[in-house]
Amino acid sequence: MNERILIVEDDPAISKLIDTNLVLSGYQTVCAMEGKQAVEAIHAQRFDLALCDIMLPELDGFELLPYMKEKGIPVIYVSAKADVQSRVQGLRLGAEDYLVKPFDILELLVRMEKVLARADKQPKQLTYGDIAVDMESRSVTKGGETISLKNMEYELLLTFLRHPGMVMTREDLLHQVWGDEYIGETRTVDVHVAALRRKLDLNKELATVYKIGYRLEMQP
Amino acid sequence: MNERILIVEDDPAISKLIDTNLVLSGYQTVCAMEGKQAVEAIHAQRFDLALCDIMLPELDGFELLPYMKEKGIPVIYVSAKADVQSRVQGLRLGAEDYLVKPFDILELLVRMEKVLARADKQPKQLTYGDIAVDMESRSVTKGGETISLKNMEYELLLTFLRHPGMVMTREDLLHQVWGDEYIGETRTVDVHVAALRRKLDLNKELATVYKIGYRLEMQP
DNA sequence: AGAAGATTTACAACTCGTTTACATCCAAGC
DNA sequence: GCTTGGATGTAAACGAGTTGTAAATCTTCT
Repeated sequence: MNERILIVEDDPAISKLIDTNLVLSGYQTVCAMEGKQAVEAIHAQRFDLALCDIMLPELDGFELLPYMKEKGIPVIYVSAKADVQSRVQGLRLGAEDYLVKPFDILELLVRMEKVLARADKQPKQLTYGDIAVDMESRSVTKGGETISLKNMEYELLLTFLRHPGMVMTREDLLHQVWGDEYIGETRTVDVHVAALRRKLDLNKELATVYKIGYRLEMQP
Repeated sequence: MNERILIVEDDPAISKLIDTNLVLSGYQTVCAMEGKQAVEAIHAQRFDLALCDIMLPELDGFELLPYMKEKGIPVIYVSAKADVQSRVQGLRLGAEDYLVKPFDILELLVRMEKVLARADKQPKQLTYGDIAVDMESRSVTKGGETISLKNMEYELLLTFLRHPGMVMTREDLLHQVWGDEYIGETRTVDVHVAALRRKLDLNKELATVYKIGYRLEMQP
């Protein structure tokens, strides 16, 4: 939901036009005026799709494609270059689609939807240092190694990961992980925290807050 | 791989033009002059891709799409209807691409290549270790030996194979294999899982996820 | 009706969350 | 600094609930 789109376009009028329409359609957008700026942007932030003009100052649209591929960002070219050669070249290089200006904004939106739907197979992941949690496969890895977590341990880890740097009381954790109506010893939490520390080597990061509860430190 | 292309086009001149060029490019082609003929063709033979005109006598191009979907054949529309509404409708309905006549044959070929490359990622031959499932013949082999699976076992295996590494709850499996409206014991799943493990020797790979369901481990 | 397949049942075997018990640690007061 | 009482760490036991599996029962097809 709320996909992030990078718009690479040197004509301010067109850039603005696309930007406005995408924002209206519920996308998050970032605009780059030229190639170098686009490369910086994709290194700083995550994007789900890039709309690229071909003719840009400095780095042109075709030269930009390898950077996008490296980051796994699908590209749709939006260009005034209507000649077949450019279109064929763009698609051959690995662009997902190629629209010719002037294009209709509705068609752009539909083609974007299709590309995003295809790319959407990427799994939802949470990470903390060298620990990665894949919520689809419900698996946890540390430094590449799969770590087998029991149900409660997994849920507890997820809760900490969702609130890094925040102190969680035992009651907080019981409510979040076990459900609001759970009645039982708060010491149960301790046992599972211990298991997480042991299995994921989080003795420092998963800190005890004396008399209060636990906190997963913000990663450095 | 000599892909089979269905050309649905009522103008003989255009049909011939596309046909000639595709044959020159090494594709196998079949031409249909109108919708009904196309439906007959896809029931009689396998196709990897269909190129469809929109305006056809009797069954039009849009009406044709559901039949194609049923058979899993990707569609590229090739039409004189240049209006945005048609293009958006075609893509929304599920066409893979939409080209406007007059189009360049080279661009058509490139866009076909891309669609075929994408379609090729969902192969009709699934494998897992030394287990191979041929979906055409509905047969399963392990280390070359044919294994006889009952219907439910086969469907269940397919579901696991399509989502390797992902935890499938009993409810997920019931919905995917038995259909959304099925009502019955979730323990039924267990029995069929047991059969798969026994017949295909998947005791380790087809893992129980306690309290959740089952997961076919990613192969290393 | 018979056969094959699918589902349910029944119970044994097992798993994992909780509790317990005790060791260790911490912070405040002397 | 030392003491002390409560807080936390952790291994082990327990048992409710989950899963494996064979056998019984129900369905479907011929």
